[in-house]
Amino acid sequence: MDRRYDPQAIEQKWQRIWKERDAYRTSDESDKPKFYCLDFFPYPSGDGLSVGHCRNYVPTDAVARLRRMQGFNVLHPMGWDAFGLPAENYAIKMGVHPRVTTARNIANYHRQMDLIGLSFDWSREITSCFPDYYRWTQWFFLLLYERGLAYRSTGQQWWCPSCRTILANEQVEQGKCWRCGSEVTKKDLEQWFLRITDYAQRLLDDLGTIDWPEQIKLMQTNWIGRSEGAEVDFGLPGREDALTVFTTRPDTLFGATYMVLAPEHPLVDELTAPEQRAAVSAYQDQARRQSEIERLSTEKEKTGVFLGAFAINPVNDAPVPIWISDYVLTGYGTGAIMAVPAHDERDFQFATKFELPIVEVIAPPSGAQGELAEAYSGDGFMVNSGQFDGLAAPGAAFEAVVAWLGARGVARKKVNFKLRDWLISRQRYWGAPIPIVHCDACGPVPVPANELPVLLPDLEDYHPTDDGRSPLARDPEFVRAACPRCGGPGRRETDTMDTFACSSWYHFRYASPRDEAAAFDRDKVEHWLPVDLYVGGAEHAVMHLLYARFFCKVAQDAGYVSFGEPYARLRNQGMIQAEDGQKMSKSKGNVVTPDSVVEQYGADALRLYELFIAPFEQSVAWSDRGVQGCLRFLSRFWNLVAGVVEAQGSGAAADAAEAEKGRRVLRTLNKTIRKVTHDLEAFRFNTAVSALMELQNEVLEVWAGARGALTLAQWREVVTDMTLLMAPMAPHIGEEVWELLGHGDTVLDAAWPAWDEELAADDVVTVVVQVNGKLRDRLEVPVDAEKDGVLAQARAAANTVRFLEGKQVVKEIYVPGKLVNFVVR
RNA sequence: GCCGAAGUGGCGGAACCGGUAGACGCGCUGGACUCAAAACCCGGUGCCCGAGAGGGCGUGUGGGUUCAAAUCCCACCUUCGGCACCA
Repeated sequence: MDRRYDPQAIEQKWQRIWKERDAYRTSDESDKPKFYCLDFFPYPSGDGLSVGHCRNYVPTDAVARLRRMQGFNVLHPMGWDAFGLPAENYAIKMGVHPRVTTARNIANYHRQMDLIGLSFDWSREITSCFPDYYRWTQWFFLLLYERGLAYRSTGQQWWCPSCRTILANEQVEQGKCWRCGSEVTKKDLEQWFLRITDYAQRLLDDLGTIDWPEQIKLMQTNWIGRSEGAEVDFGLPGREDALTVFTTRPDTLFGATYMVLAPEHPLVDELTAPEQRAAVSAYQDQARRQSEIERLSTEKEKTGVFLGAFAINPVNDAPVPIWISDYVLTGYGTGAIMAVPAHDERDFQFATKFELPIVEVIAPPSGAQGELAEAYSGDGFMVNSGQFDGLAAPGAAFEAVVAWLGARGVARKKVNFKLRDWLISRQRYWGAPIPIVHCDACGPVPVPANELPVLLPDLEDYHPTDDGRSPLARDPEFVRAACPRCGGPGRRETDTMDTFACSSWYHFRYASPRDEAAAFDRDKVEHWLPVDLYVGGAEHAVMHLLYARFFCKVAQDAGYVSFGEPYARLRNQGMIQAEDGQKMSKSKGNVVTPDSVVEQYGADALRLYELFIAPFEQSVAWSDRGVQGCLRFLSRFWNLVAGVVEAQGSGAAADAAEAEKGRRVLRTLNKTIRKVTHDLEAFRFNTAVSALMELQNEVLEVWAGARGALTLAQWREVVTDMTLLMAPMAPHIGEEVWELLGHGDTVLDAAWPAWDEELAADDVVTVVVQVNGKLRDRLEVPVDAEKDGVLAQARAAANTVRFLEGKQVVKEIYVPGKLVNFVVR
């Protein structure tokens, strides 16, 4: 065989063969247990894949291949999250229709994925911007609509002036658009929402049932933001209604010395006294104009205006002044708060600035403070609270106050969530049209399921506008539609759906990707789902990963699926930075592509390095040198195989020393099989690779220096097992070597090697000898050595003796197989 | 500000349950090969002292628990990620 390892030739050969044999086609009919291994639905960017993306795909591919060798029927599909702003923006920049650029980008992604040897079943490829896919995205919208989970609402919404569309809450990060980083503003528009808040509690509870990174679960928990408190009604003199507030600390009610409404609160106009009207209006205007960044800043000083009105504190009938301030948010709770400056930092700041009274009602365990220098929000007991004085707060005090007010009907326990409904309308062209017709007579009417898809028209001018109207509104052909209910004239909804709608159900579609009768085949979904392993970046923690869970629960409630969580096990890969430690980006010109790495080092070296570079979840800087090291490792493997394949005879008879070396090789081999198996299953790819390297180093040493240690047949077995261990990670060389060794036609379905615990067991172990915890000597002893013998040997060891001399041993620690520690005085 | 994760050689990292710190790889370095270079092969490589045997120090900082701490506890520093007036 060729002595020189030529990765490119081998890789092209096997990629061709795999394609010819359709080697990665997954059958739905199989007696084997199933394994569904899924990568995050990628958006096919015009820049193509970088080695950073490979950090996602290579490890999942290794697991998919491992599972296949372990006898699983593996579903490992790929498809494209092809709708959306980036695709559209890219198309606008290039001056080419997104339909065209998307197809081009997909072809490039597909080519690159093949180039690095990913084992996708391309017969199941799905593309979210194709009508045969978005037809079912629209179907899902109708399902939500029928179940009362999709509704229209008007109000101030996040608007990105650069992307020229409305955004959902999750898609605004620190007052900026998550896509483009522009500062967002607010716009008054009627928009479609999905009622994800109905599922807040279940989304929270079911986090306990899934194997996801704690980090992600915590982020979702915080995002959902459950908080337990009470609603309390403050009376309004001369009015029938009351001012209701939400508080988590009803035990501080006696310290509520004023109230604050959000500037947008509906009662502001009615309550404002004539002499304050001018000041209040001015403040409302200013709050509306203010940029979100300014308004959200926690550093800025508190502002506000007194309405000139009072409410009645239900615990003591005291009149409390009502203010408005932008530190109270309109969208949370009731949009109004009772302010307890003594025990809330924000209220304290506000009260200090406007010289409002600060009354201590919770004393710290050490006793009441009287004058407060800052708000006290810790535990304690009630003071200045009438009959409640002395009660432990918040615990008992919370319950007592709510029960007391509850009996009078002016308070009730209440749970609030920070989670808001999901705003899915987008005023952009490149998305799935929302399947609704607005009829003058009937109002919004869903398009019947059998009339789907509502096709996205092939517009020539798809530029967005900043008036908040979708480009689709400019196409009269599209807009004109008969009402599905009464047949009268209607207007088609012109907003498109947030692309996160497409990616909220795609994992179902892979089970029956060509189904023309339904979004998915129920039996096939029940067979394949939930996804056994789901891998992608952590940046989708509160977007995609929350939405997809929501869709799954809706499908469950509607009886379409039996399970409520789509992804049983989730892992997040770390990012790869450029060699200089900076983020890889086209503008910085530091992007490393798989194309260039494959050309220089080969796909298998790239794959191995992707696995070896660092712990899977950890971010790390790229290093071309590192790939070279992996190539070196593969070349040495190639040489070893060549040597073994070409060796003649049955192998020399071993002498005793050689025989021991042979036993050692077999022991390391079995240990390595065990370690690589466990490491791959536990996502410890880096140590799996290093274990293989260690094994190879030892095998090479013995092969070169003491070939007679094993018979030629045994050497072939060793190399065969090494090939099997390597195959999931470096499949091309795996196949080639498999063939060279004369095994069956493909390593893909070869059985993953088993280890022999007896062969893996050590017969001699190193026991270290310490004196007062300091290492002084090492002993080689049989694993089953008796304690007394080891201690005696330890005491007599040459270097130990020097440190024991003239000292009294007060204690002897013995850890079998590990260490001896003499404590001396 | 709040929540979370992490700090180990020149670099990426290993050490799974408190028991040999630095596996494996990169880099560096000495040698072999070569007319020479690259590649490949052999050796060395935490820091300090020592010819060596060996010794001292060493896992962000300071303390503590323990026969024994990278690992457990307390306080602090730094970096990264998330949230950000959610009452």
